[in-house]
Amino acid sequence: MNNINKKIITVLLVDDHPMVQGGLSACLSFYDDIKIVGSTTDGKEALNKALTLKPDVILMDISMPLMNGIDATEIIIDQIKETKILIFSMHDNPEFVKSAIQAGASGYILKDITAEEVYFAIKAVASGKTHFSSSIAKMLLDNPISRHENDKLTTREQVILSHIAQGYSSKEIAKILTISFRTVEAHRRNMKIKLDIHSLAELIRYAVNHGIIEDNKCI
Amino acid sequence: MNNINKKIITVLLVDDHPMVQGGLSACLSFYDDIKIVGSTTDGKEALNKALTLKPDVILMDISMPLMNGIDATEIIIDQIKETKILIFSMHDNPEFVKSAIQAGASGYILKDITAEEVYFAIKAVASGKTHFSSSIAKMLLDNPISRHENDKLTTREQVILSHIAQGYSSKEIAKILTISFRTVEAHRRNMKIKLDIHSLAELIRYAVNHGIIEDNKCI
DNA sequence: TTCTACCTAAGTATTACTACCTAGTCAACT
DNA sequence: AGTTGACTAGGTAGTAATACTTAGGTAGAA
Repeated sequence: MNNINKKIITVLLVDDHPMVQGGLSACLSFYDDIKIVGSTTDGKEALNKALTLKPDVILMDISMPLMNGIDATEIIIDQIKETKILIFSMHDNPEFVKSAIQAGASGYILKDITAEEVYFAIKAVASGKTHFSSSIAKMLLDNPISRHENDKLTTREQVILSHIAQGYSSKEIAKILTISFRTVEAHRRNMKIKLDIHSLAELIRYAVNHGIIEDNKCI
Repeated sequence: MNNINKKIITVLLVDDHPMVQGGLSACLSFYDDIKIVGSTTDGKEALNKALTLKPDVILMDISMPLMNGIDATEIIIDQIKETKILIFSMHDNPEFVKSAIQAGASGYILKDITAEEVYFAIKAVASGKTHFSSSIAKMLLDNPISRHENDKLTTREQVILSHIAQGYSSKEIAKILTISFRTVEAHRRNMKIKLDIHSLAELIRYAVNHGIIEDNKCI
């Protein structure tokens, strides 16, 4: 192969699973136009390393201990415009994908793909293009990012929702937060309207799926 | 090191993420008393491979496409008594851990550990001992497996619950299943009693956490 | 066969939630 | 200075859920 004219792409790995990092390093070592210049296991550290290393591409996991990949992406994109971020996640949850795109990621690939696909995805985003796993692309077609997608819940609403999801009634929440139960009900109503949700069940599931309450808390 | 007296432990990898498999293979290749005799990406295929390869240890993921690691563990343990199963998961959900133990797994380690820890865990379960990641062991202390843990929901109750979790009211469910809404309410009540749950919110979360409804369905 | 589990169903009363409505305060931004 | 968004709070009315109760039918196990 003719690699003489190829510019070497520098890559920073961000993944909290040592196994995944090991696998990626091993798989990408076969390509001589890609150089892994660093790796870290958390979004917070990723930001520091990104600032010093200025990699062409960051291969970023989403679920990480201190700072998640979405938040890290948002901050890094904001501070280093030359760096492209390729999300490397095992989750094909539409919410994650949309958040990643809104945070400024150039691509989103799933962890069940082959090394070749990772390679092509890195090449694509490094050259300024976007790249999504075929299943992700298909999913985005089925779940278009709506106009109100950004209307996330306010801090107060999240507090209310976390209490609701824990099983407290409006009255109990009112007592806990020392506000009127009318206010609690107003928040309930507003959340349902802005999320286009029409039942308590969907609201609870929203809370679980969006990390407003931990999956296995109390159950 | 003196490896002369060491019996070589045969290991079967079961994980639907090629990256994880690659990382494991790479990491475990440094230990000459462990030999990876095969790998597969699904529990169903794992059963077949286990029967032909009869490995000493199966390193098993939980979330897999066709058959999950818990079900696969139960079947394999039942058919091949010599094989020990070490669950290798990224989830520290108490429910998963308990299910794994009840299915007959000899250990449960998290994916965020180092190669050395994986090695020691494999050695431990191969010699007939159990091995759990420290955080898992601690979690088990906090969430003891209760006497009624096996009192799972009946098929009918799961059907009712899945409808509840989708946001249908008792009346709507009654119409869908062509039973009296009184019956639906009776099921609701029975489920809450047997699960020791005191709010609809907890019931929904139980449904989400136990796979009675898919995490991101409709939301 | 008695026992148990499961699915079915209903009465009654209370509490919780939901859908409409209006409206004040406060902080931030144009 | 005016607008907007967030948080607060209340009225009224209807619907849903819950907590107690009892109880019939059916299938499988001890």
